[in-house]
Amino acid sequence: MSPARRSTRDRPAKPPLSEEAVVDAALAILKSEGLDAVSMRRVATALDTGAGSLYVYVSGRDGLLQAMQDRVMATVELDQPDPAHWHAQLHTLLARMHGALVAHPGIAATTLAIAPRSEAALLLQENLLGILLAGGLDPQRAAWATDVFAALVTHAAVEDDVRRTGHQELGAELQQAFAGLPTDRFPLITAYATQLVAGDAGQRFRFAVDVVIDGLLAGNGKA
Amino acid sequence: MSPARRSTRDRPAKPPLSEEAVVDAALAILKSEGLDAVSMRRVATALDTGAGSLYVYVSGRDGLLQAMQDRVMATVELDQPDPAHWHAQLHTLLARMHGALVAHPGIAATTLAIAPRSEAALLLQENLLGILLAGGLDPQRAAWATDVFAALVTHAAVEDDVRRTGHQELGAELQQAFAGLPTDRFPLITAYATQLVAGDAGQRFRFAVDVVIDGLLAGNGKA
DNA sequence: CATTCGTGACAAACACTGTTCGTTCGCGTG
DNA sequence: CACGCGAACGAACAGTGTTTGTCACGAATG
Repeated sequence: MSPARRSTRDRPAKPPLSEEAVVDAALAILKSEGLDAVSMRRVATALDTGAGSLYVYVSGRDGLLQAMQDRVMATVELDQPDPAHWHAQLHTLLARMHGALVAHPGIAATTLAIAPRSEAALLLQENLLGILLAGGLDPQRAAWATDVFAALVTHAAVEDDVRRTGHQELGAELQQAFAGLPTDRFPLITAYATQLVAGDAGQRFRFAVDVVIDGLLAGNGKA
Repeated sequence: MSPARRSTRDRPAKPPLSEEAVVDAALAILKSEGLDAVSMRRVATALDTGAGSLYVYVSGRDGLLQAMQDRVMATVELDQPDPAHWHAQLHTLLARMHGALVAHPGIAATTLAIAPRSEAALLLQENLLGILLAGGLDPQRAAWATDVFAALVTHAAVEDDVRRTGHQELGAELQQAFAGLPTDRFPLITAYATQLVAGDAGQRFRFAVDVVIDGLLAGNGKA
């Protein structure tokens, strides 16, 4: 017997591996150490096992990331679409999606690289489509609009991540950078530096959503 | 003298390294082999040198990607904002940005991970802001709108990449996937599968841009 | 109770990755 | 002609994802 080998009988009854346990461990590492720290070996170490063992429950790193993304999406609560409150419901749903992504920094970045065709993502799209149709939108426009909203949510979440884990440029420094540019080549950016960095993430996200809603309503019935 | 060592005098007058040469080689590899193939060693091999030599001209892989992104952004032509044609100018500029990104598959994915604070990106934002202001938009709304448009362009380009390098699901297969879902849990997605996958990348992108423009105009003067 | 069996964990190995750094060598300068 | 400076090199380090042969354990069998 190898000296370092521990018999299973010696171990304190380690719970068996499972996809759920792997994803849980990966999400814990993601939250505490960031996306780059989520490596097969790192997750395996957290589970007190070897990297190779994970491949039984997860098809490689991409599969793990997709499973994590799926898990996060599944936490978003859904409401039955109601034509009387579709406007508020839309804002609520998008805010929940946005919140779920920023609650797990780093996941948003993977949402783009991997086409979200998971169960949970589809349920989200179903609900989103239902709310838009409840709002009286033309089906074709509603269908395309789901993609636009997905883009806004993802983009906002990624920007949030960058701004938090990045250089801690909490607006003030960024405004300095904008205002400090050469005035002759960047007259507008320097002039409107205040407006460019105005608002927190929530305000900017709500603005984007409102603009798209207004645009959908304004153009309804058009081409 | 080591047997494998070739004197510089023997070599066919290799042109000296430079940031431009490094970025050129990296872009060539990106176009022919994809983003994952753009590694320091791979780029160095293309330049017939060692990976370490690149660090004189580029600050690591992230710096290289940023330089590549900058180079691509710099290819976008800019027009002097004209209030009489701001609508067309906006479409043209965004289409050019979109085109530049899809012309270099993989670059779009990095645009999100790295905050585009490069010279070329700022000039683009300056021009975009100018066109929006020429359209008579409120400065605060115009400033925030630049971010929304950036999100749309990036998202559309990424989706383009995924759809091309992905599973070659050219709409028909994707529609099959949508329509084949359980009708009881996905009544809307199955019912509107046609609308969800309708249109090519260009049509969908133009729809998104039009919606945002309509929304900006509809809401101008509001909060 | 003894033995076999198969499942699933394990660790090592492979082929990579980004990055650092000591050494060396060619070329322009004095 | 000799020098030195800066750029290029290649080895080394610490990682990465993934595959695979081996082996110990628990349960089922005789």
